[in-house]
Amino acid sequence: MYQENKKHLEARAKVLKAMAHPSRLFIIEELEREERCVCDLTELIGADISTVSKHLSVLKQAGIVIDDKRGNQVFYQLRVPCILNFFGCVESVLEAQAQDHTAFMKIGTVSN
Amino acid sequence: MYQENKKHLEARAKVLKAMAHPSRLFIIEELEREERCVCDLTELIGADISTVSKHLSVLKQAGIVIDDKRGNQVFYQLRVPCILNFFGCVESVLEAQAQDHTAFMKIGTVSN
DNA sequence: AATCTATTTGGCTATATTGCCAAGTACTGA
DNA sequence: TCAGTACTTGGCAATATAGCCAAATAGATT
Repeated sequence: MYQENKKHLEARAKVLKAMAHPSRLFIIEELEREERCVCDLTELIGADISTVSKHLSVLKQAGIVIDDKRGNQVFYQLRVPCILNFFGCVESVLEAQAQDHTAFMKIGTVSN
Repeated sequence: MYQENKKHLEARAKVLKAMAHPSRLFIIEELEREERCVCDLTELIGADISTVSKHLSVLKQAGIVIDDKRGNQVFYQLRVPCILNFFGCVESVLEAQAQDHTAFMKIGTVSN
């Protein structure tokens, strides 16, 4: 049941893991808009350029972005167009959490 | 640009990170079908029950599942219905990778 | 109460991730 | 060729994750 799908589950997990970092999510959102060079992303994120470069490398390894060297600069773009739609469900989870949190606070208010 | 969204990006990343493990993806798929107790999932996955319990705890912390204790057992179910649709895009990434791999092998064949 | 089953938690080790700095590579332009 | 810019890679320390075993908790059964 699990062992049979394991390879596929691992492949999926690898993609999700690559996305599971705030800076990398930011990069994905930014690239959804338009391609960007490393220096642009570095400026936007405000970390060391080596850090951003490594994040991009993670995304590239996972097949989420592709790079294109043009002169001095390396431009990254999304490899699949759907990534952003993808977040609808993540948002649902967050909204459900927010509702619970609100409910929790109300209970807290009532019980005091 | 990044700092303003940081909290939200972190929240999203947390959800993705919770999903980014083969056993946890398996659990999510299984719960999409029907609710399951820890012992069922443990049997299906074939790891120590403490390991599975901790995976479930990660999913619960992330707001992806909820638990319901009935008698001796704890039943877990998905908290939001959309999780599985969610994987369409992950699949696209994997397919794109597969295509590249095929292309690479063809190039290899031609060049030899 | 004693025991059994189901689950969680603590503790441990091995391994992976993150982010910085420093050093290396690659292209550009004087 | 030399210097400057853009980027990547190596190396390191801090931190997080994974999975097992052992121990603790909680409900069920006798």
